[in-house]
Amino acid sequence: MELDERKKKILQAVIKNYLETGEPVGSRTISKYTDLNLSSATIRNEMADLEELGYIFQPHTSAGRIPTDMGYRLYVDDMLSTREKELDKKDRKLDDKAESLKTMQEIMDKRVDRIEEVLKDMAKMLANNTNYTSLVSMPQANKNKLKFVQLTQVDEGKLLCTIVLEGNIVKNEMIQLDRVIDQQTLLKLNLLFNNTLNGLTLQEINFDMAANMADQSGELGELVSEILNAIVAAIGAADGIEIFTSGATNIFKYPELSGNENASRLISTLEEKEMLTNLLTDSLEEIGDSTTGIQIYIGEETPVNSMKDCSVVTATYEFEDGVYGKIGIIGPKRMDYEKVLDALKNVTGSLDQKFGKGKKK
Amino acid sequence: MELDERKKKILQAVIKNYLETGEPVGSRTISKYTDLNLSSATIRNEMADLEELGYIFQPHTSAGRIPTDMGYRLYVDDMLSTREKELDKKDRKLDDKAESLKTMQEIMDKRVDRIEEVLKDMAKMLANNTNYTSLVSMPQANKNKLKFVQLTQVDEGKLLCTIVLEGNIVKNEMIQLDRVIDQQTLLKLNLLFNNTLNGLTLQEINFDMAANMADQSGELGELVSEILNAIVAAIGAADGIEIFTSGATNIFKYPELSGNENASRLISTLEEKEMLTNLLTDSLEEIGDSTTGIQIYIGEETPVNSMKDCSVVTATYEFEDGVYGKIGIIGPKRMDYEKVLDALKNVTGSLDQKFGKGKKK
DNA sequence: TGTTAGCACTCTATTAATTTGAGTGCTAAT
DNA sequence: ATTAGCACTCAAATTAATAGAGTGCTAACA
Repeated sequence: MELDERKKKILQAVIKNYLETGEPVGSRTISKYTDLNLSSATIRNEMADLEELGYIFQPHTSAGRIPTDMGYRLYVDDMLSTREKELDKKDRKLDDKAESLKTMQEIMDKRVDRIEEVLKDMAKMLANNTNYTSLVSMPQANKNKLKFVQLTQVDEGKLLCTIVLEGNIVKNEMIQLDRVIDQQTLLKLNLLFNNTLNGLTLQEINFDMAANMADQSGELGELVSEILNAIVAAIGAADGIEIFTSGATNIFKYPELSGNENASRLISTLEEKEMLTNLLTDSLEEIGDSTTGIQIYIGEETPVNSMKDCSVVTATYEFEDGVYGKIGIIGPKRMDYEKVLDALKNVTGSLDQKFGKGKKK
Repeated sequence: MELDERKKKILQAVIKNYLETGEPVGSRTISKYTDLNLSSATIRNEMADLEELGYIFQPHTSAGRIPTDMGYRLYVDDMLSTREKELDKKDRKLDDKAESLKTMQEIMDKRVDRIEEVLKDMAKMLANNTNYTSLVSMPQANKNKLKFVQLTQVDEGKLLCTIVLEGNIVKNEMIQLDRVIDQQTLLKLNLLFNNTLNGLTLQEINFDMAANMADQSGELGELVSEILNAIVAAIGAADGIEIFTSGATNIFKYPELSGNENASRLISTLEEKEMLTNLLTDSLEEIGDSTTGIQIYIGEETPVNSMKDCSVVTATYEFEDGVYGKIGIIGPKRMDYEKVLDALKNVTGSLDQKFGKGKKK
């Protein structure tokens, strides 16, 4: 704790330097690098203190110092708070963002309705701009209200069920029946489902409702519950795990990640998107920076094992009222946090503006 | 050419041994390994010949021999032809396949309608079973007949267009209009599109038709052509590039691939699925083993640059009459071709049986 | 004439020994 | 409290030494 101003400054200098070079930084470097005008010997003493306090460490005797997770944490928190101040003071100047914003806008305009495509492109762009790995989750649809259901018979005994959710997310599910439905019944079913389910979320379509509906529809009871199951499956099923990643191979650019066989484990994780769900849903619950929805995990803090050597920054975007998605960056612990934060704010900003809250302004 | 029996046997032995060990194989090894009862010295002479002929080479003087692409080619072709004979002689014994077939069947049964899921799981299973990288392409839908179109108004001015193709492939496209459509018109449009387009393939829905339809529908002309565009977009657009990969990180298991920075390039390629299209569509045209649709690319033979150090084996599966998809394996040149061929035949067999030609038997 | 034993030679891989240099910790002087 | 100075440490790079696998060639052999 009680870090005096000078120690803070030195720590800051060590970290900044390490972010840039990726090499352990020594006392002489700091002595020149800062405006403190202290000799390397003094810096050495201070660094010894900082090490004892747990903010930095040396990979081996007679090497420079490297920040610990704790050190990074201090640095990042500090950065976040000063950034906030700056933001209060004045709307951030847009000059430096202009270019990437433009690309983003283009991506958005090109294909308005295909959210999936937009998000994929988004991930790609993020990865390219930052040189880290990016990941984006589809907006969680299960908190989304059902807007419209349509049953159509496409083959004998094959029912196509098309579902539209608030936010115009479309789902399809094919239902195999053991009998043919006549037009009359189909019409009735369509009416029934639309009337009953309209405006409900997945959670609200629960077992009680299934029982209820089945009862009310007499002889069709069984059929109704079968279809209801299909609807629930379609909305819920694969949806939670829809995650796109991009730039996985960027990790090869950072020796501390690509060296050991962790690299392979990391990429495996990215392939097995299931693991990533933790990352993105867990953090939905946690508070983080509540105003921006930004979460930073440093090293051991991440819930995913194969990323213990990385830092992960996630942000929330609002797709439609109450429907959130997550977007994140994975990189080495010595990532350029400033840049990453900017990039993420940019993207979420644009997404919000295109789909979510921004529209209403 | 003119490889006498003995040379052939030696070459075979060299390759087999190399496939197993991954190490250059020397004359002494062969002398013991084979039943030729020749001294290492004799083998050496023969190997010198084989090297001159271009079938093997040594990475450096005083190392054993390694097969060249040409060597592999001979080996593989030979294998293919003898396999075929065996197959003619007797239906292959199923004992050794039993287990993997079961898993596959389970995958299939679990989710019959979600082709996408099935294929993804398939790719995953293939990668796990072989320890190589697998890739699967969605069946090409653009040769597929249109079965059913449905237009629905979900918001003011927002039209949801649901399309069902032969084989029950479902597509959705959202159309943004600058005016509201009344029920009457919608009904008319639905009728019109279904009547006109039913049974046509993407190719057949061409410009002429667009003009025709627009003309015939008078004041609705503009609207009709707009919708038609959406339909074409929905069927054609992203569809050609739908490719799933799995087990990308398996390449780290093979030093000859993971060593250099080619590994990273390879994984990049897998990420950028566009490149893969070449691999899978090109080979649709080529003949390959015409009976099984199996294609083997060895090293330099592959059309994808980042795979020049690999071998790629692709197979065709029939999804529905005339609708094909591709499935492939990427591994080191010294992959276990036997195993890979078996695995692929298994999978395509199952797919055919579930969806395609097998059903009719 | 084809095969083989034997030997000199080549080249990689491994291990050991040496050198270099960055950086520290500590002490004594300012 | 700060600093100059010096001895010490350790990783990384360089060089040297050694071992071993495998070849090519020659001369002998059946």
